[in-house]
Amino acid sequence: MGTSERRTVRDLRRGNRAMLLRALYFGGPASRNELSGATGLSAATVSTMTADLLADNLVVEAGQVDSDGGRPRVLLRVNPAYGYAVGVDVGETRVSVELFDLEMKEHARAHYVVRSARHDPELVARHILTGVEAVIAESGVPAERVLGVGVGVPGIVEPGPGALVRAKTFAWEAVPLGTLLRAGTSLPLYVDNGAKTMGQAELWFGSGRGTREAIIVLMGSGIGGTIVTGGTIYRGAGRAAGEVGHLKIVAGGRPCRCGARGCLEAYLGAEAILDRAGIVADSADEEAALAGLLESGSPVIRESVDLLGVGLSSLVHLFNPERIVIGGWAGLMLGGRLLDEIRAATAANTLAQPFRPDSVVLGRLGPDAVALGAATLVIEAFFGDAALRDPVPTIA
Amino acid sequence: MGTSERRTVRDLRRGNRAMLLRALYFGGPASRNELSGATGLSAATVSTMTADLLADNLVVEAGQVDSDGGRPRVLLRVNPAYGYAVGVDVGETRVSVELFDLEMKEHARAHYVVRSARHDPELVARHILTGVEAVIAESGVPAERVLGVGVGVPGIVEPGPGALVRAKTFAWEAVPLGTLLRAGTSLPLYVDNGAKTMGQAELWFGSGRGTREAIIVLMGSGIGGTIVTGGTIYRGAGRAAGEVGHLKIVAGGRPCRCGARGCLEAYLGAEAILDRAGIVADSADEEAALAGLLESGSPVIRESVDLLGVGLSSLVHLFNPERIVIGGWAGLMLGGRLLDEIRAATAANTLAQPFRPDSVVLGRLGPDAVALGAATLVIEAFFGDAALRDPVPTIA
DNA sequence: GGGGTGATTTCGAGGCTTGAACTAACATGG
DNA sequence: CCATGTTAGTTCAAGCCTCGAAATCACCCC
Repeated sequence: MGTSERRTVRDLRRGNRAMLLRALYFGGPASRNELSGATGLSAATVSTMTADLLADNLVVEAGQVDSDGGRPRVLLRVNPAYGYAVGVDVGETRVSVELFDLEMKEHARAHYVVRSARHDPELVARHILTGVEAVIAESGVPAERVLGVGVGVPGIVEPGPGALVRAKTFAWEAVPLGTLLRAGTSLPLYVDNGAKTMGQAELWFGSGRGTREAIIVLMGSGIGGTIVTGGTIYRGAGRAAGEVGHLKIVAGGRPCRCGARGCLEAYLGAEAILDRAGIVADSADEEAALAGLLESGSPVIRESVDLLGVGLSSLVHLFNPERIVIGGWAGLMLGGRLLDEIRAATAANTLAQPFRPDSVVLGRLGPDAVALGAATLVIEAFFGDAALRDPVPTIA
Repeated sequence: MGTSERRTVRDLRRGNRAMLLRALYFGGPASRNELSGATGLSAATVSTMTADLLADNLVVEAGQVDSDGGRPRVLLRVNPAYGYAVGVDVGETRVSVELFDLEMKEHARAHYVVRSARHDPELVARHILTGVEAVIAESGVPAERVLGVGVGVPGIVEPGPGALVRAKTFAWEAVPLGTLLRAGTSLPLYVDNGAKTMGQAELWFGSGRGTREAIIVLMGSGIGGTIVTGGTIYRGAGRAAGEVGHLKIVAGGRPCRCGARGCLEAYLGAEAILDRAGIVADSADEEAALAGLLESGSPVIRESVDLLGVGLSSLVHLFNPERIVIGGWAGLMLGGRLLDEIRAATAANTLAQPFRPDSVVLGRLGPDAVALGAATLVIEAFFGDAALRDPVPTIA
């Protein structure tokens, strides 16, 4: 069974190098000394390793800080210009393409409107490919410094290089988005569910920061989620884990667009909430409609909070997370006013033991975080593998 | 932050040694050659490492096998007599203590009846301690060959050396079982939820064997569960993950003994099923009563299958497991006759994509597997740490 | 300018895995 | 019965890696 990692002494270095790089990336600027403490590596090893990283231009100095009495500490940080990542959000109404540096500063963006009736896969792929070229050109970043393209899509993405996408909302049955894109670019590609990319954005830079066991629930028109175990997204056996929207909360309840009944999404997606209140709104007006409903003090809202509590309670009992982040525009709208009520509703359904109400928090990133999160997929892979040697000739 | 594993070159060897040992343990007898293939280690490394393991008496030869033409392969296997593990099942009516060798052959057992009204923690601890001594004495195993004691208890076990146990069924609020036991033995102790120990037994030796992402649902009088991610039990932030019994399936539904409403356990624990059918049975008769109900073709059974399908569907969407194992006496009774119906009910609530009906299977181990599984906790730890150097002087 | 004090670097030691070359242990075929 | 072929397992030098200890650095303070 147990084929794990780290076989040879060289893999050891690769792993330690990646660990150091991550410590530096997430732990802000830090001195060699602090890195030694943070990683558990000896000062000697940190020293030689950072020398390598500096020589590779992957890390740069970032000033220094007095250390009462002794030699000042030299701060190091990941070189944000070492590489760039493109993040793509394939949304219901448009395809957004954005280019970020390693520190997630945005350098360029492009949008392409998609008539929501017609999500022709080839058209979407063309938009993405055009967008990638456009943002690279606009930003003026050298093409060989682009580390890859991350794409967030609705629905489930199957494992494998074809990246088969199944998205009910687009009527995509098995669209080989990976293959379509591969035909037009040689950049590394990372396709994943948009709720997961957004979840990773919250995990890295938002309200999930610093946790290793967390759940991010994204409530928009529908409901998606991200489950974080051991600090990384849990994807299950076929990359389809984390479908929080289809957690059942009422056996035999309201029909869901997935075909089943009683799903969380069938009650608490913005569309479902409005429907339950007897409000008809097309997708452009959903936001205003939901805001109005909130304002009106409708009993549907009270009920929604209770139902959300039921769903979150299930998640708490199954995952015993350190934190639950509620995001997505509808989630933020609901939680913005009713966070305490949501916490209480969750607690009411949960054994006191594993649950602390204040572990439920609101997301901090806006809806644009899908593209941001998609770009983090690129960086995650970069830290994992490419950390050993730089994949492209270093520009001094 | 990225403090992972394997820092020094010695940890590398420790890890590889553990990997090899696990490959040998789970991959049956194997030649050095096969081990090289299975672990990815070079033949040279396997050779020196197995020499060590043989010298430590942790591994023994197990015959040889012709290899058409060449030198015959010498089979190796873990020495079952290298060490022994004690597994304890703290059940509702009795405390069972069993002693196993590394291959999980039982060498001795002892039982202590507990009047179910009175689960005095000190009494339980005394039974356990007496039992440990008794099985060691009875088996004639040298005391220094006993690697530790695993204990499976109902309820939630908090992290930490105190091993605080909260078990509603025993009215244990915060019983420091670890501390109580520590006072009476110096053996390594591993206390965990009984459903989890049983789950690990199914994972290692039962229907979960070979999977890395699995869910084991245990239906007895109540309902427990084990969630397996990456080949090991997922415990969450506070060791309380996997409480499948308190997954909600009916918002605002039947009250559960946990205080909440609509829990899976409030519908599908044997007690709940009988209650829903209007049958009153004390715990000794539950088994017969449920069998009778099954026989009678009661609509409650049909409904139970549907509800189980709803619950399993939630699990599929959240975890996307490779396999779902249904165990526990009630689960086996129900599933024994109605497995196909359970599969169909699950499929009815689940997107076709991530779910294959035949991934739902029945457990293969009886109810005694709690103690067996508790013993595997000891062995798991042994493979992880103690694998580097033998903790006790080797007996040649 | 000298001493004090942490931060970093240098360097030899001890370990690890590996490929390549070797040895062992059988089957076969003449 | 011996030469040959074939596969399994072992030995060994090479190349890396991390670490502790001993410098070396780069400041502050007096």
